[in-house]
Amino acid sequence: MTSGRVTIADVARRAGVSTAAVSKVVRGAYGVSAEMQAKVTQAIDELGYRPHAAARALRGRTYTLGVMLSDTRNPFFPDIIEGVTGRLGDTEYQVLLGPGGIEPKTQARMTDAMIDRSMDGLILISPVMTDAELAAIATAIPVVVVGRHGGAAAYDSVVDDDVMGAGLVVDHLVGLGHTRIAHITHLERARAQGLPHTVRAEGYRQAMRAHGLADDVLATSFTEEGGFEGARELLARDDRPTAIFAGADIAALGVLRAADEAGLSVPEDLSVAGYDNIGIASLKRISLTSVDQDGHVIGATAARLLVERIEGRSRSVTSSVSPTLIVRGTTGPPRV
Amino acid sequence: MTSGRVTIADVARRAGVSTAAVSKVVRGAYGVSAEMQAKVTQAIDELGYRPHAAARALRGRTYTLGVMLSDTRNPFFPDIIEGVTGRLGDTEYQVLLGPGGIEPKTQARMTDAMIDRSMDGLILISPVMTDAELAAIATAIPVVVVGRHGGAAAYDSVVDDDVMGAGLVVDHLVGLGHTRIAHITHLERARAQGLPHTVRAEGYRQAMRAHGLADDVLATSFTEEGGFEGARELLARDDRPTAIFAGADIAALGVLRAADEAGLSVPEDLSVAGYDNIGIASLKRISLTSVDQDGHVIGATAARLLVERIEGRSRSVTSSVSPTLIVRGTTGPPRV
DNA sequence: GGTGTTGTGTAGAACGTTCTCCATTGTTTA
DNA sequence: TAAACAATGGAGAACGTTCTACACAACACC
Repeated sequence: MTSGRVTIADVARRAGVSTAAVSKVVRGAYGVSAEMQAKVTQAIDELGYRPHAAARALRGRTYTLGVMLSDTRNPFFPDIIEGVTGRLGDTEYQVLLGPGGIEPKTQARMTDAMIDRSMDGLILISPVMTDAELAAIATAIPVVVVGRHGGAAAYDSVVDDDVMGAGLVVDHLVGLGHTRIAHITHLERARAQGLPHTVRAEGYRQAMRAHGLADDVLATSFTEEGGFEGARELLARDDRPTAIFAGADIAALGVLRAADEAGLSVPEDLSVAGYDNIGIASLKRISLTSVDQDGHVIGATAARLLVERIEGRSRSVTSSVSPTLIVRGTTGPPRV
Repeated sequence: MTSGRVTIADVARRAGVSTAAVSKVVRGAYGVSAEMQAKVTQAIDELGYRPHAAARALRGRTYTLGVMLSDTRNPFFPDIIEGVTGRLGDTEYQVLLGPGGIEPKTQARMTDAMIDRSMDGLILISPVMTDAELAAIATAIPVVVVGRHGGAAAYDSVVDDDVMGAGLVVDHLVGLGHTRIAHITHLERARAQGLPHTVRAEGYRQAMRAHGLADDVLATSFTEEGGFEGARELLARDDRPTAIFAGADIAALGVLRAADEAGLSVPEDLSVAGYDNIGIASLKRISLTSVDQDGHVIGATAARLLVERIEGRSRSVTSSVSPTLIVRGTTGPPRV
């Protein structure tokens, strides 16, 4: 009525009760009669009262969960975020995203900022930090880490089973009759452990070994250009591979271009598979065979674990989400 | 030293001064001697003190700016966000993103949540709300709206000049010798005003008229399928167009597929242009001519306007960012 | 020596909640 | 009938800042 925001005191005055009583009603706490409940609820509606989050934060909960994004361009962030918000949609938690950038320093700044704003918990997506830094954050606030293999005791982890995903691709290609299957991976630069591309490469090696085949890993980068260069090198060899498994779809697109330029038809002369199942992989003009990590499930799982931890669980949990292979037009039997 | 977080009182005790003095130093306020400055700074460093944002919020500023995202999948969000964070990188403002979803209701819930968390200002990206709702939000908090044409007095606006962008495409195609140029737009459903696709279609009509050509607008949807269906219909006509300008790249990809299936080669039989310059448009296999709206500039401008408004400007500003045409392989002279 | 003026520091009241007692009822139980 | 107990509402102290007053010194001026 007067000037700015309507506070709990305004509601209390309107309903003719104490602020403490209003607080109880708002929080659904014990010790409120039905009559009181009704009076207060009505006053709240009439005044359009909304609790001030900062004031709450000063006492305890803030009902805000932070999600730190390392690389906003990462194509399956939207899925993960949908999974998180979907899971939390009917609770009173709100999700805010923090663009952390790809630098360890900016990511640290962002997590600090989120802690300063007294969020109740944090989901870190593919954070680029040392294990020690992660552990330090996790002592200050409940944390769930997504996309880093080899979790620690201080926080929960949700990972895509990249070993399995790579295995699915190799099994598929071997099943089609391929024996010379090459893998393009990302050149390791950061010191961080357990990054997905490393694990995918390892999964590829394991699967090839299991089939009694020789592995062939080339490290360029997960870009269209990286895929292109890698494929050009592989295709120039005498015993060129009949199938190339790129560790990321974006690189697989480069492989497809290299095949085009080399005059090889896909999948007759060369089978190509990627990883991540990005949106355009399903476009009919591309139709790329790829591994889909269910972002919704990953996000929803992370949200569930985080809430559990906020509400008291202290034992650390690691959840592994199984990927699925989406077979499309870029893989087929090798020409004999 | 004791248990939890280190507060301003801890610092004051350590430095042997009052909390008010520490507060002054932290805020860089007037009335601090060099000696005091040094003492306090040292104490802060020793204790690793960080101001508690919620406590600050209770008094005034929170140094947090919110960006409400309508559709996380929108391909140029990353650019806009980079623009915003880049501009704000050396200030003490922090940016948090709120996934608002595509429903008016969820977007309203998110903006409310951001206001509850007493953010200093809001950037709304392509919000789907009525003008009245927008105006209501803008009275509660400084607001900059991105991507809605026809701004209001209560808030600032940043828009891509979609009329100009559509004009660039038409001029380019006419310059190549095309006269039968069709446009695929998005079927209007929401009641919101001034959405980009409407303005692009209008810009297309204006430009065609300026060249003395008849316009030809088909409304499907901004999806790959929408572009495909639209193109199929257009290409089935007797006097089929020699060029199709899709209002969004994703639809242009569908147009390309339709051309493929119709056995038409691009750009000889059909020129295709899109809008947004999404990442894959530049892939050599696609090489789509498209209109680039500089997301960095849009984001940076929005951030600048918001800070200005927070710091006192009350006059409303609308900033129009000029797009550029990126000519690639899908447009060329028509076959005569 | 009074009266300003300036520069520096502090006391203490907000800000809007939550939450731990405590007071007041009304109801059982001995 | 007294004593114990349960159910409900309220007082008031936090929570960690900011910021308006004000105090106190040192110094300049008349």
